[in-house]
Amino acid sequence: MRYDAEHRGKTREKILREAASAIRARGPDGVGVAALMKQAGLTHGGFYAHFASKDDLVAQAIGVMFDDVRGRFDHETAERDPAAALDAYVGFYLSRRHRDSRERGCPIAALSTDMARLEPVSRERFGRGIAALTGWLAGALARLGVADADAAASAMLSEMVGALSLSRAVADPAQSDAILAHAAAAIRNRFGLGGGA
Amino acid sequence: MRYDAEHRGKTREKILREAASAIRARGPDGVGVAALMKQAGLTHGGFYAHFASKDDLVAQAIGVMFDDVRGRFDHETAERDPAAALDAYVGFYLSRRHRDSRERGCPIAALSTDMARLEPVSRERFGRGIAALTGWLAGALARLGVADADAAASAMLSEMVGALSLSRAVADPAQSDAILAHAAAAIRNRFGLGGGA
DNA sequence: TGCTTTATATGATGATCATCATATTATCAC
DNA sequence: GTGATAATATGATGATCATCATATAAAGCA
Repeated sequence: MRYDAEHRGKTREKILREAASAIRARGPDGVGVAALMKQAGLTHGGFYAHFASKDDLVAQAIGVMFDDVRGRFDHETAERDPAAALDAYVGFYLSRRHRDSRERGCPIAALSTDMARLEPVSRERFGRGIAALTGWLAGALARLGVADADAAASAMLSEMVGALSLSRAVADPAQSDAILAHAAAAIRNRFGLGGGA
Repeated sequence: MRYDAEHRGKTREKILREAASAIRARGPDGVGVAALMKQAGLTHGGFYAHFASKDDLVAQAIGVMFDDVRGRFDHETAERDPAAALDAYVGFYLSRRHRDSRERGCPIAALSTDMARLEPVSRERFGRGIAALTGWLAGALARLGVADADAAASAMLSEMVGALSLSRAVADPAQSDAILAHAAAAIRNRFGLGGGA
């Protein structure tokens, strides 16, 4: 059936967006092609008209996820001075809301341990995404006057990613909340954010 | 065939140890019962004489992994003063050697994002393991004179786990090394370890 | 109106998965 | 040495998986 010229592209977008959500929620292994296509309102056979393989889909979906990361960073930091921007981003990142919405949240915290088992093409995309976010954080830290902002940003990102991952891993809600709160307090205290000491 | 009384227990141990390695290396979804039993020198059918289900195996294997964590912590910190003990543990945790041996390394960094999708029984075990390691780190920090040692230990563990996970996720070796080095330097600098400033 | 094109659907393939019923056989007790 | 016992093996079940060959049908074009 010959649809208008954009139809194919729109379908592709829809599959990719569903994949970006499903992969973050259930992991690359937890997402089947058939279930994904059904979620997108299609049947499973048409998948290979859009993607060369499931690995290809995963790699491209990771790209989509990091587009969201950029959008979120800009949204939290736009029109704020460096201290307020960092404070807002840390607050967002280490919030219960972020913890409880894996399918829309940061792919770094959602997929870090899965990445080690994925194809190089996906891992390279992931590495570029990490480098980009580190760079934006480093820019804010540099404007704050932090020495060696690149190194500080890398360590800060590790801390935020680790805390969010651990908060999602444990079963006890109180323990989970505490992990987030301790990391947020440590970061704010270190850089004098949010009126902290 | 009726073996001596310990045979069943030994076989069980062997399956569990293989599982603890394979799950850390390939993830819970990446380990099949048949392949695991073959690795242990057995056939797949006998599995259910030892474990109620694969979920049961995973939960018990997580327990085995955390026994290793305790052993490693003791090994690194025994007979050292608090600063040297912490420095040694941070050095071990954020080493390339640790990064490159997922199957024997810390389960927290190997499985954190997988845990969010596992059964509650496994997540509870994981949470207890995290709490235990946090407690040991807090003890060392308290002896160092760090205020609010529990909170500091929790944030420090998040940072180490995040850095190790990210170092394994990226494809570029230089980027991977830098992630480890930045986190190690940040922690050592913060607590005055290893002759750092 | 009818032909061509092509996006999607149908259905099949072979692999792998967890699980379990049943068969085998090695060792211990006698 | 013989028989009972229990640990492991064999083989099957049904589900799900990625992948692909082929069929269908809708929309633009003539």
